[in-house]
Amino acid sequence: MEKQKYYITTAIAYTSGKPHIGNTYEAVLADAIARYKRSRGFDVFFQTGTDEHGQKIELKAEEAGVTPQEFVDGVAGEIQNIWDLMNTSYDKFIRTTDKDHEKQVQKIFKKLYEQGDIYKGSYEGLYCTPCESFWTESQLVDGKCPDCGREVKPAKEEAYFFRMSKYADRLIDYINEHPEFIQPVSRKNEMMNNFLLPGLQDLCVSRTSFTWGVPVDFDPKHVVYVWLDALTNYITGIGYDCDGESSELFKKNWPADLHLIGKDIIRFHTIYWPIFLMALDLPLPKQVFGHPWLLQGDGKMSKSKGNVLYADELVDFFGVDAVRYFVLHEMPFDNDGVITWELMVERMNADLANTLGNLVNRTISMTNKYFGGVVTDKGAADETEKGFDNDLKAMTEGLAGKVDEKMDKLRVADAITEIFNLFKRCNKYIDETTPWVLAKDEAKKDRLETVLAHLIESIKVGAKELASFMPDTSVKILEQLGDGKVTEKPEILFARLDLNEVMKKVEELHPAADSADDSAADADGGADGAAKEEAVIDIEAKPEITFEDFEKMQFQVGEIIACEEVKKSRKLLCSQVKIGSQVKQIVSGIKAHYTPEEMVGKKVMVLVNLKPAKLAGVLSEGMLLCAEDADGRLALMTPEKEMPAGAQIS
RNA sequence: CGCGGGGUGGAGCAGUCUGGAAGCUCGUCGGGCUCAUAACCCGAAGGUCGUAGGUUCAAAUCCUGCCCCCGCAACCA
Repeated sequence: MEKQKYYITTAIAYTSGKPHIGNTYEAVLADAIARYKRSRGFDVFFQTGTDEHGQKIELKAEEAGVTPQEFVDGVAGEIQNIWDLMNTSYDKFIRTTDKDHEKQVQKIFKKLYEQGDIYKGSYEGLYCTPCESFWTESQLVDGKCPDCGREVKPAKEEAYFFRMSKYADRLIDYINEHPEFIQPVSRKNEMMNNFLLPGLQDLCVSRTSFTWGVPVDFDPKHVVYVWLDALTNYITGIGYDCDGESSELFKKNWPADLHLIGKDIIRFHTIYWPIFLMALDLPLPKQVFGHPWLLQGDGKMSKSKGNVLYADELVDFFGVDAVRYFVLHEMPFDNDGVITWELMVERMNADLANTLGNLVNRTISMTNKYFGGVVTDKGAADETEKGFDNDLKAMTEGLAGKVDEKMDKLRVADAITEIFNLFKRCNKYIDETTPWVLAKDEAKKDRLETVLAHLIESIKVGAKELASFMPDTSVKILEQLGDGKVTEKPEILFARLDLNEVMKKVEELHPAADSADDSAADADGGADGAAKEEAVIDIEAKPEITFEDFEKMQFQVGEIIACEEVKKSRKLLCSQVKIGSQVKQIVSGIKAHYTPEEMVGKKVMVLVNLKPAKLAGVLSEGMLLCAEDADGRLALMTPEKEMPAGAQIS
């Protein structure tokens, strides 16, 4: 019988920068599912890749002083390296800058245009010129721009749109008839109630405001806007051709069995993508799973705090399989998971070193010690012992079924737990059967051999199931246990780690990383008034500037004569600052650090010739200068001696 | 009233959809064992399930109000 096919994809990663551990999680998760399906006899095709177009990349490339293509080549390579490092077994790595993809996107766009699903229209709305934004009537505040409060005027911008509404009813029916389509199910109602039932807006599918994208070939000032370009990777990557010349690979694999994506883009995958497919007269994917996010532990991740976690860095510390284990096992099914160095070390020690590594090690060690590395099942057991044996046997034989049960529901973490439950049972079995006691009694030799044979057998079964999740470890264990004879000198699979040592090294790597921990530790210490050691702060160096550059900036002393909170804003205070004879309005993100009352009367350092901008709809005509420490605490810069408002600073 | 997630023993989480004796991992304490990576096995302590009401024979679970945290978004100039 021919193997059943299974086509699985991840979302394609956006090439705006190096992917952190959260992005990497998705690739590893998909890989675990792909490997599992292969182990169960499926003919799997696993596709992942990169999304490389868009304005943001255009800008990033400009900042970096390279062409967009050079920029994405670099990042895409970096992403692929990390996927490879994590041992993901993808069959295809697609890039949206691949020529065949781009060509196909153009053809699809044209086809949809010709059949009337895409039409040329325009953003018609009320335009606020300074904000460069369109608003609808209902968004306006008192008939004015909700952002800056200024006048808006009717305006138009040319764009292509996709007629979503045309297919909405068909999609609603499809979702209702296929309850398994959107996973987890809690997301289904969200999509229905928020987007489908109220009525779909037509989707803008082209842009004229930037050029780094797939040009619309019959109207080249437009480029195809993100979703029609990005989502179609799932079909172009396996050889779809909308002129009917699709590849065998496509014919075999489409529709996809599973699109694995982050929960933030469920909407695009369960509404727009199915509708695009309907328009192309293609069947819909069988399932879309919006997985939760993997979050960094202590608060917001930010580069300045140095707490952004990257896969390659984690691998340096823990090894590939430990990182795979962590992200796969620690991720709840429909809640966000957390990753920190501390948690990594804990899991590593408790599960990998203690439960698994030590089990393999002690088993091999005893087999060598008592039998020179070779044991066979002698079937020796008295009544009590049979109880232990049968218990272990039942669990061993039931493992594959249990894993199936969990994996069918995409409960990857639970599947891994099942495997480790067997390993724990093995440890218990050793205590029940006390091989070291048996070894002292020559008459119990057969029993001892039987016990070890059972152990080895059970560990092998567990190791085989582990192959989908920790492929290298699985192989290592099976090699060590050998085929008939265990290895003489077992290599330690996972060494225990000392948390303090790890944190020390992390600190060396990221000098600012631990400020939060330090303050927590200090609070413990109690001595309130004691002078704390100042944390060393190094910030990224900027390029050297000339004196002329410096002279462009005008700094003056300003006196805050009035200050109030910016309502509808969480961070902003709006101050009236007297500078010489004039008064400027300046908005600053310091609400968390100063009250409006505290602000009034302060003499502060002001950058006065900064181009005015609106923040939270309020005009700001300069910038109050602040110092910031590693914890993000702010302090206003004030003159060290009394100075009049307006005094020049140079 | 921007969108969303969350508040369950010291820590991290499951359980909430489909009410019916509060569970897992780590930590702590006590015990066992010594084959092994100070590991393994057993037991114990520790929770008004954020808060105030409501529905019910029965609420962590359903309903309502409130408090607090956290992402994202927008506005950290």
